[in-house]
Amino acid sequence: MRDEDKPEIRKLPLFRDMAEENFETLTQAAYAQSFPAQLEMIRQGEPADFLHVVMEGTVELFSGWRERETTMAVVRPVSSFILAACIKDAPYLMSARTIEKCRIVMIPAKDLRATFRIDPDFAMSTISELASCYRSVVRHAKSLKLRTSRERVAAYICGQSRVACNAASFTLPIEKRLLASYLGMTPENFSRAIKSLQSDGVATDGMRIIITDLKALEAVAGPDMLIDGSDVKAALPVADFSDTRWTDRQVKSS
Amino acid sequence: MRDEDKPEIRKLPLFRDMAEENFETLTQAAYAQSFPAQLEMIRQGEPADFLHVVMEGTVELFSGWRERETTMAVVRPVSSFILAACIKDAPYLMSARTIEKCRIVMIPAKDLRATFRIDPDFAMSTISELASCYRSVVRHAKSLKLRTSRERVAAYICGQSRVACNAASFTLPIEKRLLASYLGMTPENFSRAIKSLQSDGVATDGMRIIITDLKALEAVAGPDMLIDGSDVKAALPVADFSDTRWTDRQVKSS
DNA sequence: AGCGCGACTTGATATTTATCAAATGGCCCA
DNA sequence: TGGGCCATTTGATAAATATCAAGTCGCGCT
Repeated sequence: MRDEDKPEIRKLPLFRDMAEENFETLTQAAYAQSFPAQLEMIRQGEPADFLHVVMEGTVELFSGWRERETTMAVVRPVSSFILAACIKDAPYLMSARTIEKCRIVMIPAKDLRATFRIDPDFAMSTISELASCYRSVVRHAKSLKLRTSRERVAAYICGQSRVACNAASFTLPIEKRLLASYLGMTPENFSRAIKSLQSDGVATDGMRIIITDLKALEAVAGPDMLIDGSDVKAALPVADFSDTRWTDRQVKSS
Repeated sequence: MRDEDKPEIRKLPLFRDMAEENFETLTQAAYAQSFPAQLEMIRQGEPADFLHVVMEGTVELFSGWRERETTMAVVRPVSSFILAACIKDAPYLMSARTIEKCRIVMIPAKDLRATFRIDPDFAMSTISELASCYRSVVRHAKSLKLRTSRERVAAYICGQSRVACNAASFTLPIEKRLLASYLGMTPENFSRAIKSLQSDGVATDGMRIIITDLKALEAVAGPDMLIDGSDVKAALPVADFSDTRWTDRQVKSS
């Protein structure tokens, strides 16, 4: 792996606090690899051999069953993925494919497991990371079970706006079909859902979303810290910072 | 807390490997409490002060949004719950209520966090536990997104049968309305789903489920280790062991 | 610049799921 | 033992969502 990768990885919450010596050992064992777009680099069911870290590009985590498929998360630099499978030394529950050309650093799961046995600070970081991941999936499940697809779309737009410093307008960070799949609906249904939100303060221009009436949108979305909040890191990439922003916006937790 | 509680808690994977001294300290700080049925003992959004351990009775973890509510898990003795919130020192994402009279041991989150800082073995157990919890929720989300409600019911029945040593018949461990909610559907829909499975090898008698044609049922359920499998512990209680069992049954992983 | 692919949209329809309303039935308790 | 409560079932209907089939649009590539 490149020398300039190390400090980037070191900045991740997962690796931030560990002893320099152990970090060195881990990265010695790791190596970087480049993948073209649309390449399935991890197949669900296979043994988890490596913790992956996206340095460049975008990765989709997805799962299939029978002939169906669904997007579980989209990972952007710099983040790690499939930590839990590595820890349990168990088969991947999700597949991974590149959405665009990617550079990935791969850290052997075996070394990972050895390291948090000897480095208490790394163990602590791992605990914190896993707890965040867990809570993130719980939020996702809550959203799926408690909201209709239209409400999920509205809540997603609210959330992206909030994350982009309450921007009134932002560009979707990923293709709509991926977003639809992540939100648990078909592309057609997603398209119609957004259109139906025109009457509730959402305008669109291609990949650009413009919030024309935040109060109306929030009345549909019912933003809730216990669903839309996050512990440190999100499962989906964040919209472009941009555009207008509200200064009087209140963070409501319901 | 009672003296006889300690060895029970000690047997849990989470507490099995820690130093005796630290276990003593933790349990010193803990106390047991009895709750009547139908009592909401944890409200989502409140700060996570205690790790809970069910010693007796049954607990429902659920979440609400607006006027809707959904069952996230059902916890039976002896298991802990809401570990992640305690670790992150963050608000509970789920509420908890007793389904029947319960005895719960409550371990202060503060002591918990202090303990895995000083006990590497406990830290390791925590990592393993969290990874399992994470994967469990991922499976749940996969099931919700990839399967229809009818398929989820079929898969649940397959799973319970497998867990009960491939019993051809078993008693549902919880009320149907809870199960329906856990599986992400209404009680009416659940009732109809089961009835429609009569033509696919499932008969019922009240709370008793009888699998009359496993192959037919599996053709509907499409059991899959990456959805229906488990890492150590399940989110839902297990059916009564019982009744007939197949000896020739093959574990298929798809 | 033109072509062609694939994403996105739109419309029509089918399927799935929820809702509302009304039985049915079991079970606890007075 | 009778009554009432509540879970469950059943039926009728409505709403949500998926599917199928065209079309439109943008964008990269030659």
